[in-house]
Amino acid sequence: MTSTIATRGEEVYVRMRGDIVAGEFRPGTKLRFAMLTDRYESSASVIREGLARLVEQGLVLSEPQQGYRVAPVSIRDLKDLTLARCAVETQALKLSLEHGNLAWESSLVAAIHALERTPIGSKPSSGDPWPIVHRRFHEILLEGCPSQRLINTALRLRDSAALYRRWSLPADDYGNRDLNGEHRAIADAAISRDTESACHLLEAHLNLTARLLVERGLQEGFLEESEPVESG
Amino acid sequence: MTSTIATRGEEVYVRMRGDIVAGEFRPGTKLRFAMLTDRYESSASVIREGLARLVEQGLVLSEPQQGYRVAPVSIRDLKDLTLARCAVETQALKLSLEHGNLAWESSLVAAIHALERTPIGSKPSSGDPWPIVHRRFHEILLEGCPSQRLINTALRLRDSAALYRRWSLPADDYGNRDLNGEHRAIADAAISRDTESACHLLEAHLNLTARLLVERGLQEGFLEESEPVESG
DNA sequence: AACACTTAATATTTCGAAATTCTTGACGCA
DNA sequence: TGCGTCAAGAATTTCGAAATATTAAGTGTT
Repeated sequence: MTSTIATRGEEVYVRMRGDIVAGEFRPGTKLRFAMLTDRYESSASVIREGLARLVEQGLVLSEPQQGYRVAPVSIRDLKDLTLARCAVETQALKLSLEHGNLAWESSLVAAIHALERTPIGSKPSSGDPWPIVHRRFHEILLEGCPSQRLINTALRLRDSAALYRRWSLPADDYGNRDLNGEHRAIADAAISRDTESACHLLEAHLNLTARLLVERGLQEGFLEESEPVESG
Repeated sequence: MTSTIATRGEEVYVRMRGDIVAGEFRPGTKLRFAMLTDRYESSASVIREGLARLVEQGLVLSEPQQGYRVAPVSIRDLKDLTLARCAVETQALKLSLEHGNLAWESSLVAAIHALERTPIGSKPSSGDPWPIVHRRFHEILLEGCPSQRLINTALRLRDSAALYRRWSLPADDYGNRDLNGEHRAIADAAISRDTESACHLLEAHLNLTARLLVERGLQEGFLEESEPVESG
C-alpha cells in the first residue's frame, strides 16, 4: 500500500511538503539549509531540488541569494486564492457530475458516509484523521471529471488553502458551523446530478470558510493585509 | 527592460523552459545530463533544480533513477488539456470582464491592434514574432481578473499547449482559418463586456485549435493515442 | 539459438567542500 | 549621534567527484 520511494530527493520532497502543509513551519519563516539538511539528512542540492518544486506550487517563496521561506499568508492572498478555488472547483465539479459513472457515485456515497462519522478534531494535531477524510471527500467529488489536469489544479490550490486552515483557525470555531450539513447538501446535489445546486453549494462552502478564516485571523492579529517581510 | 537574472539556477531554468516551449527538444526525448551540463554550462545539481521545476509544470517527466524526458504528447492528453484550459480560461475571462477597468480595456485594444497587424508566420521559427504577440493578447484578455493565481494557472496550461502547437501543426494550416476574425470577435465581446459571448467564443477558439491539431497530428503520425515509452 | 548470470560501461543521484553573496557589527569621521 | 566604509562571519549557491543504479555486453550452460 505504502509506495516505496525511489530516490532520496523524492522522499525529502514529500516530507518537506507534508511538514509545510501540516503546519510544522510557520508561514513566512525562513527555511535555512543548516536546519533542513539536518532535519532531512540530505545535502543542500537535494533539499534545494525539493524546494524548487514547492516554489512552483506556491507553498514556498524563493528570494534569490537570500534563500527560501514558507509562503506567507495574507488576507489579500486568501481572497485571491478563494476566487481561484471557486472558479476551478466549480468547473471541475460540473464536469464531474456530467461524466461521473456509477463507480464514482458509489465512492462518493462512501466518502460522505465516512466524513459524517469522523469526529471533527478540536485542535490541530498531526494525529487527527478528520482533515484527511475531509480532503478525500472533496477530492472524490471532483474525481468524475475527465480532465486529470483540472483535478490536479484544484487539488494544488486546495493544498495552498490548507496553510490558511492550519494557521488561522482555532478549530473550535467549527462548532458555529454545520459543516456536516454543508457537505451532505453538496453530496446530495452531486448524486442527484443537480449541477447548478451543487456548484452553488460548493462555492458557498468555500467562501464561508474563507470568511471565517479572515474574521478569526484578524482577531488573532496573525494574518496581515500586507505580507510580512521579517520574522524571527 | 531585460531583467538581470540573480542566480545561475534561475537563468538555466529560464533557458531550459524557453528551449522546451520553443520546441528545441522533441516531446518524449530523454534529457541527458551530459548534454544539459554541456549546453547550459552548469553542474548537474543546478540542471536538476531546473528540471524539478519543469516537472512541476508538466513540461518535463521524471522517471526515478532513469532521468528526465520532455513531456510526451498524445491525443488523450491534448483532450484533457483542452478541457482544463476551456474551464480555467473562461472563468478567468468572466472575472476579467467583470473587474477589468479602463486601463485594462485600453491595453486590450492595443493588443488586438498589434495582433491583427502582425503577419502570421508560415513556419515555426524562433525569430517569428507572432506567437509572442498572440500569447500576449490572450494574456491581456485575462489580466482584468482579480485573482493572480487563476491567471497564472491559465498561463501555465497555455504553455503546456504550446508544445502541441509547435509539434503537430505545420503553420500553413493557419491559412484555412480566420484567426484574426476569431480574435477580433473575442476582443469585441470583451470590450463590450458581453461575458456570455466572449466566453463562448474563447471556448470555441480553443476547441477549434485542438481539433485542428488532432487532425493534423494524425496525418503526420506523430501524435499517438498512447504515450510513447521508448524513443531513440 | 535461448536463457541466466556476471561483468563492464554508462547514466543518474548524492555528497562535501569551494566559491560567491549577503548580513552584521565595529570603526572612523563629520 | 548619525552615516558611510570595511572587514568578519554566516548563509546561499555552485561545482566536481564519489556513490549508486541502470543498461549493455559477454560468457557459459542447456
